[in-house]
Amino acid sequence: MPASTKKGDHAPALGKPLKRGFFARSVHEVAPDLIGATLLFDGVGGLIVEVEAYHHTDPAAHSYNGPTARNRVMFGPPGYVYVYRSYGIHWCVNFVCEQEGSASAVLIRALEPTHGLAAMRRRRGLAGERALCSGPGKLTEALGITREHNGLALDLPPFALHARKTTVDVASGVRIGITKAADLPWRYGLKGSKFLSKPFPA
DNA sequence: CTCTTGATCTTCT
DNA sequence: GAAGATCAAGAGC
Repeated sequence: MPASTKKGDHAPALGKPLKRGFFARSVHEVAPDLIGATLLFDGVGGLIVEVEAYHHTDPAAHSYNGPTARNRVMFGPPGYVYVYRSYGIHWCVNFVCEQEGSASAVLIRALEPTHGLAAMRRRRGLAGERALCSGPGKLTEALGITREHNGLALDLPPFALHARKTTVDVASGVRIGITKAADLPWRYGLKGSKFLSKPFPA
């Protein structure tokens, strides 16, 4: 650590970069493995603390009824970003998994902010950090991710992913905000984190 | 604390 | 024309 490190400049050291190949396996393996990894966009981001898995055989997935203009990135190769508009207001970001044609992806639902807190607060208009990234629409606003970034690679700028450096305790439960296949336990999160969009039931 | 509601717009039927 | 992988604010307790 340089002696010149300023107060407030306490972002944790990053693990090794994750390449696109990380995503070339079952979405149900990738999703829990992403918990504790660090997502950065233009250097702003944090620890992934909550995700959900979606697969084309899952009625809740956008890809369930086949390719469309909106979901075409999901049908492409793994390691790319699928961004969609939610409720006409928010953006939500997904990481494509498995292989071309699988149309599976992990929805990123919450981050623990670690990098670029000032930029996040500015974009979100908030002082506290608890609510900066504790939901899929909140974190895209905090990081500045929009439709323009649909289809970009996850291991090339402005995106960067870094492996977790410690083991983590992963909780799972039913997914949030869906009406189809609402009983499937494909939501994963960092157990006990205060940055979740919603706690996992005990 | 929980519950309800409005905002706002793209996508697909 | 309806539904939707959400959020924030307001009412009520």
